[in-house]
Amino acid sequence: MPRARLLAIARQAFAELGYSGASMSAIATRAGIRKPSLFHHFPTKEGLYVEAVGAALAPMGALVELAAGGDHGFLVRLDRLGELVTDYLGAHPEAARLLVREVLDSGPFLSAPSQPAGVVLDAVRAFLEAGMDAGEFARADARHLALSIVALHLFYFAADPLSGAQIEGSVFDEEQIASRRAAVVGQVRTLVTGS
Amino acid sequence: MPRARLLAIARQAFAELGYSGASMSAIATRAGIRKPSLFHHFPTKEGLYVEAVGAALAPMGALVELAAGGDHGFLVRLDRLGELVTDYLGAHPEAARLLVREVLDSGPFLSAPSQPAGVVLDAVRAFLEAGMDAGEFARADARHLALSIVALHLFYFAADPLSGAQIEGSVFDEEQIASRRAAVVGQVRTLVTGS
DNA sequence: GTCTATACATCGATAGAC
DNA sequence: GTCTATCGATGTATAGAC
Repeated sequence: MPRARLLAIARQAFAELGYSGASMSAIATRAGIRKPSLFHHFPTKEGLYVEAVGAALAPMGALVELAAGGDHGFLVRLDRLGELVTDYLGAHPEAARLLVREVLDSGPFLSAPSQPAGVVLDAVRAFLEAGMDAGEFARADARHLALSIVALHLFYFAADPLSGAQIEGSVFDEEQIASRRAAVVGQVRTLVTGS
Repeated sequence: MPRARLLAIARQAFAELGYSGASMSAIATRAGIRKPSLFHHFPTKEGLYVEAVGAALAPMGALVELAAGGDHGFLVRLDRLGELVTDYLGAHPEAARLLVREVLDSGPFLSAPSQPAGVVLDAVRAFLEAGMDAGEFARADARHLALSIVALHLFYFAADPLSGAQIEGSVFDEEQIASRRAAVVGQVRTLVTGS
C-alpha cells in the first residue's frame, strides 16, 4: 500500500468525519489493511492528519499569491483568482470541507501564525484595499468583504449534499463547476464594484 | 442543576468540539457534575444533542419565514432579513457554528426532509426569484445566489477566532455586530441588485 | 509491511447506594 | 439528583511473529 494512497484515503476520511470522528481503525479499514499496519506508516494520528491535510491546503495559499500578484488590472486579477479557487476546490472535493473544519476546530493550520487561513485572508484584504486605492473597486470595509468572499467560495463546496440539492446533480461535476465559476465570478465582481 | 442550564452547556460544547469531540464526560465536567448524573437527565447522547441543538436552530427557520413574508417591498424585506439573521447569530455565539457543523456532518437536522437548512435555502431562493420576477432584483441564478448569501451570513460568525483576527476585538461584541450588520446588508443588497 | 495480540485510556451507558 | 463502581466496546498506540 503506497504512502500517497494512504494519505488520500485519510484525507477523505478526515473531510467526511472530522478529526475526532475519523478513527485510525476506520481509516485502516477503508485502506483494506489493519490498524497496526497504518500505525507502521504513520506513528501518530496527529502526524497523519497534518501530512494528509497539509498537502490539500498548501496549494490554496499559493493560488492566492499567484493570482493576486501579476501586472494585470485589479478586476482581471480578481476574476482570475475566483476562477482558480473555484477550479481547485471543484477538482479536490475534500479541500473546502477540510478547510472549514480547520476553521471550526481551530486546527493546527490555523493556530500557527504563518499558515494558510490567516495569511490568505490578509492577502485578500490587502488586495481589495489596493484595488480600492487604485479606484477600480468601490470603497468599502475590506475586512468584512474579504471574509464574505472567502465564505462564499468555501461554503458552496463544503456543503456538498446541501448545495447539490439546490442545483441538480453533484457539485463536483464539470458542468456544475463551470456554472459555479460563472456565478461566483459575477457575484464577487458585483460585490467589489457595486454600491 | 436545572435542565436548561445543562442544555446550554451541552450546546456550547457541541459547538466548540463537534458531536464526536464533545463527550458526555466532558459536558458533565463543564457542568460541575459527574457523567452518570448527566445521563440521569438525558438517557442518550444523541437525545441531548438533538434537544440542545434543535433549540438553537429552530428560531432560524422562523426568522426567515417572518422576514421573507410581509407586505413590504422585496428590498426592504431583504434588508430586514439580513439584520434579523445577523442579530440572532450575533446574540447566540454557538448558533452559526452548530449550523455549519450540521451541514458538514449531514446531521439529524439536515437528513430530515422538513428541517431548517434545506427549507431555509429553498425559502431564500424562492424569495430571490420572486424579487427578480417583480423587477426589484437583477435577473441571476437564484440557486447560486441563495447559497452565497447563506454562506456569507454563517461563515463570519462560525469562524469566530479567524474573523475576530481580521476585525479588532470579538465578533460578538455589540459594536462589531452592528458593524457586521451594516456591512452584510450592504453586500447582500449589492449582490441582488447589481450586475 | 502486514499481521495477531495486547496495553491502557476513554467512550456511551447502567446498577445501585445515599 | 448525584454519587461510586462497573460493563462492554472502542480509542490511540506498542510488542513481536512472519
